[in-house]
Amino acid sequence: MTPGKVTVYDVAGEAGVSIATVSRVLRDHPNVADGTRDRVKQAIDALGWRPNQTARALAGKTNDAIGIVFPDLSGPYYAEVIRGFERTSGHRSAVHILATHERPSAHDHVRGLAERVDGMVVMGQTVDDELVAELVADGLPVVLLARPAVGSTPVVATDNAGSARALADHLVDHGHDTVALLGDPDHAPDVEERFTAMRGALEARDVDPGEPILTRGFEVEDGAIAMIEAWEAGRRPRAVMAANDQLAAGIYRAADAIGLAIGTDLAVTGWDDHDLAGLLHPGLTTVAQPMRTLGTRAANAVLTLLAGGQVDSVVLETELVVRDSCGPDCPLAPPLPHPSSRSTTGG
Amino acid sequence: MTPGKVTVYDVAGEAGVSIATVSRVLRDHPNVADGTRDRVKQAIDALGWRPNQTARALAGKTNDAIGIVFPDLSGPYYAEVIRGFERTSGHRSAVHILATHERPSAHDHVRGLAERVDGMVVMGQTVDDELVAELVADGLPVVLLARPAVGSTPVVATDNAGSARALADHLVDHGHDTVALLGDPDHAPDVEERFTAMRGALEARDVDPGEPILTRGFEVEDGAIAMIEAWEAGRRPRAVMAANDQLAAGIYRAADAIGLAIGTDLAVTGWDDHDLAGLLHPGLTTVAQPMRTLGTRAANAVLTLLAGGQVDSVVLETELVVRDSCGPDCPLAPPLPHPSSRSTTGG
DNA sequence: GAACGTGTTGTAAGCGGTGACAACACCAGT
DNA sequence: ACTGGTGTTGTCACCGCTTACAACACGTTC
Repeated sequence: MTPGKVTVYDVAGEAGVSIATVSRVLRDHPNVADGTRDRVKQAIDALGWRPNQTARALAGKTNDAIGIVFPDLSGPYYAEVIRGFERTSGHRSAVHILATHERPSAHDHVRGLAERVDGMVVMGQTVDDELVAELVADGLPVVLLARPAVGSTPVVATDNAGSARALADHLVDHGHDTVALLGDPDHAPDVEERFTAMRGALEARDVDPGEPILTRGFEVEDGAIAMIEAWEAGRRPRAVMAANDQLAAGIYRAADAIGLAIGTDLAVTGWDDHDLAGLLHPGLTTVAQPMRTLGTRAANAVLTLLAGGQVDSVVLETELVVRDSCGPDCPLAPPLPHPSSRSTTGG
Repeated sequence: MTPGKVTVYDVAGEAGVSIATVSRVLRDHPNVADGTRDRVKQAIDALGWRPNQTARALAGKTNDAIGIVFPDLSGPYYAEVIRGFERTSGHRSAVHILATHERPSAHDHVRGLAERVDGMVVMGQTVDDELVAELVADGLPVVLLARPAVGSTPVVATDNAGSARALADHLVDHGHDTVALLGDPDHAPDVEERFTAMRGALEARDVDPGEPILTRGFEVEDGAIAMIEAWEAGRRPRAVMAANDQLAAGIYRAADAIGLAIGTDLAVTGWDDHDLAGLLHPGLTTVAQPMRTLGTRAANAVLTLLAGGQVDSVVLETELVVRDSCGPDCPLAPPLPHPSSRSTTGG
């Protein structure tokens, strides 16, 4: 009745064979007589035996598990990635999710995780390059997600630069010439990439974004606070490019507090196409990333690596989603292939 | 250099002691001479040894890890719970997060997880009572989160009924007499609880909510689709109580498509106080749950259980957050003699 | 000086599996 | 009858650590 206590020995005894044979049946080894196989299977069922994963991991070399390390789990981003990931890998192995939350102990937690999995996906700014390199050196298959390459470790990422430029152009096309960036590029490599591209595109159009308005995190609150503080400190951009939709939503909140109208007094852009982004008022112009695909690709990459295959890095396309937060008159909205309004039934 | 290959034997050799002594030093066993302890510690550092978790788990009985099982990870809910959970437990053990996503293999995944952890938190509709009972019978410390009790397993939950009633009363106080519930009570026990309480409160005020409008999930899209289909099928409530904020946002979308104005033509309530709920137009009246505390409590409960202690179930208070989605004129918003209406705008 | 704690350390038996290797039965070829 | 595969099964040495238990070196005590 207590499955936790049954061992190979019990099963072997029940079936009248040796433990090696039980192990063979378990692992579908070919050289087992049909009759024996049946008897063993019957014994397994009768006793309700499930092999102890820990013992298997110690003896063999497989944990039957894959790890995935995120900086955080909030926002619309991660859940979708995980979904894609699990859909692909979940049937073959367990998936261990770890969120580092910038804890100082992150390093240890990741190392600990590394011991319990056969392969690992490391996303964004979770651990330093050194640790990644160490894990790879130890022979662990590692795939990087939305993070700059480390050595020859494969990377699955989305195109930040392209859409960042498109977003910046969109803003300039609307006539904006005082633009600021809002976010914390130092704690998210993809945000850094976006900011760099935005700055480049803006400067190419003779707009100087100046120093980014720094936030303490990537939540709505963080955006609101940073925005209000900047405003009170005399920083008065007419357009703000936020690092993600939540920060952008924070700007909405700040605008409300300050007494500005989004879309007319203040243009705002986000990033992620949060599920409520289209329901803000006015709708938030942002960039949609194929998050589930990101997860799927990452999972496939690890599985391939596990199977001994070679994996190339990929950059997935992102898509500009134009709504009304940069002004309702959107003169040149369609410079790019995009569905300009996702605000109805979608699809 | 490759830390993965160093074992107790290496350390023992380096320090000139036996592996037992190394193990003793590692586990802070008292009976080790100071000099020996120092030498061993030095050897550990020199070799960069980190004990193999798998071997420890197999030999001893501890995995140094706690598991937490969620139905899903999307929405504002789970990330916060995890944050609270990790803040409390994270320093002592690793945390393995598992999302079941209603996969048929969920059962196996949870069993698998159970083998790799010392204790487990099971949230909502992830696995059936039978499995929970089995795990408990196997001696695994289990804490239930936002889920009905199973045997004497401790439960950490939030008050669904109280705020559900307050929400229903709020709606009736606004003069609404055709109210519908939107969601899928069959796949989330807390939603079922809310719906039951809402129905009770509505009927007590002579309002019949009828059958809930069923959704396929709890995302924005699911709410929009279900709402539009219901409307087209002739179901025309003037007020809808959604199971969570995302479904409520879906109603906003549906209203937009149908041509209804939220707050005047159609009243809407949500649940969760999603971070963007206040930025919808009009602001969404909803219920805030202390999600991080939920995680903290759950973690404390497991840790107590692990330490051999006794844990009582708790029900945390929730808070009505009144905004404008039930009508801007909100006649009796905060001041109402009803039990749970310690309501304000976002606490 | 023999007997006895006390503190410190080593030996070795597991934990529950895996897998190399040996052993064995059985049948074909010679 | 003898040799040589082929297929099937058992034996046993690990995997890296924990933890009785035994062993030993010391003062103490009588």
